[in-house]
Amino acid sequence: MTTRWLSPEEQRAWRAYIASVALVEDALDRQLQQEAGMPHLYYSILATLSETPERKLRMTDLAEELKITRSRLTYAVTRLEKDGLVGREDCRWDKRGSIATLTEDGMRVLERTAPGHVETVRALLFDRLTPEQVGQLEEIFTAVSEGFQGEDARPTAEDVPWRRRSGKSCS
Amino acid sequence: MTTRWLSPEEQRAWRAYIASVALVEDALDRQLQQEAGMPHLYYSILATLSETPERKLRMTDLAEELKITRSRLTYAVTRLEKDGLVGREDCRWDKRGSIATLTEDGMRVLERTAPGHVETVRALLFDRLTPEQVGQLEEIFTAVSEGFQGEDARPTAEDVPWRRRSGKSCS
DNA sequence: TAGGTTTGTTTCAAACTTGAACCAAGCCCC
DNA sequence: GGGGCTTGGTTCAAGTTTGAAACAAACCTA
Repeated sequence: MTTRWLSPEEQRAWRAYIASVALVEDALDRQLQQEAGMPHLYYSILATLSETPERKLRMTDLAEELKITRSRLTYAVTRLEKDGLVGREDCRWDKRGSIATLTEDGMRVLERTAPGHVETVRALLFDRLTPEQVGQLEEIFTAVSEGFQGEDARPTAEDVPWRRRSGKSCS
Repeated sequence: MTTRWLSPEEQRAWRAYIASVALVEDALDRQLQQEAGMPHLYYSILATLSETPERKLRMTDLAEELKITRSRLTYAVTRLEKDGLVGREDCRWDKRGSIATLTEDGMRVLERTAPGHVETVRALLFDRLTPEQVGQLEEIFTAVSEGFQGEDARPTAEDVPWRRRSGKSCS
């Protein structure tokens, strides 16, 4: 089939998107590196753990939630563990499993740096959009994310809150 | 001042955005790694050069266009040079300058892989959006990019097409 | 229940990115 | 016309990411 090139409008949208993503991620990384001594992804790991009832999540679930590879997560958690911000527990029910937990120190770092982070997100993104655009943003990227179902994501939510994927739980 | 936390809607938008960006970039990187043997950024370097009348651009301008650091670009161009896809020329007017040029081989790789790339971009993004949403996407990220003016971007377009920043040209 | 497959996680080497430092080369101005 | 500042680019070390391979435990199934 002959290529369906992007229309001029699509091209403009694509370019604006690509440029913005780069700029926003860089700004976010720099801000968090400054304030929290870690890049955005690492902060997100802490944040994700903190939102869980017990502040723990299995590696695979955490990786899936953050849309990153397990190997990338392993590396990141190892670093955060060295910094004392997260810990690892063995999963009692599935001896293969490893559970990342947010430590008290990790929680403190998060609480200390969250306001600055949110402020940055606002400055970079939300402050520049109208309320309608915020809604549009949500719809657009919800649609985009949904395009990936099956490759990842799976059903979700399970009996044990920090264990969201397959039917089994642990710890 | 007390932190302006994100509203539930803003949070949903932010999360959907973050997740989508990760998924889209990963998919794009994988696709291009497969078809072109290089990650998305490297492909973008070739693409950007190809859109220039003479298929050459000064390093700084290229970096600015792509919103990346000069050092990152230096590394990338060095790799692409090894692969024979881009070359470096000295700038005759400003002896400090270095000009990246797209080679014939580079152009061929681009032409061969562009259709697959565009198809992927469609599959990941545009095929999932309504025409109105494409327009919204453009407006949203144009607004976001504009938030960075002054930190980068500068005036643009100059007398010599592949030299877009300061008043001088070369080669 | 042994053997084979799948799943959860880590490991390893190679590739890439970051930021600070460095080296020229242009510029400015007294 | 010789400092001193700025700009264009590269280099270097440290940190991060990638993808494939390695392992181990769990899960079939004959």
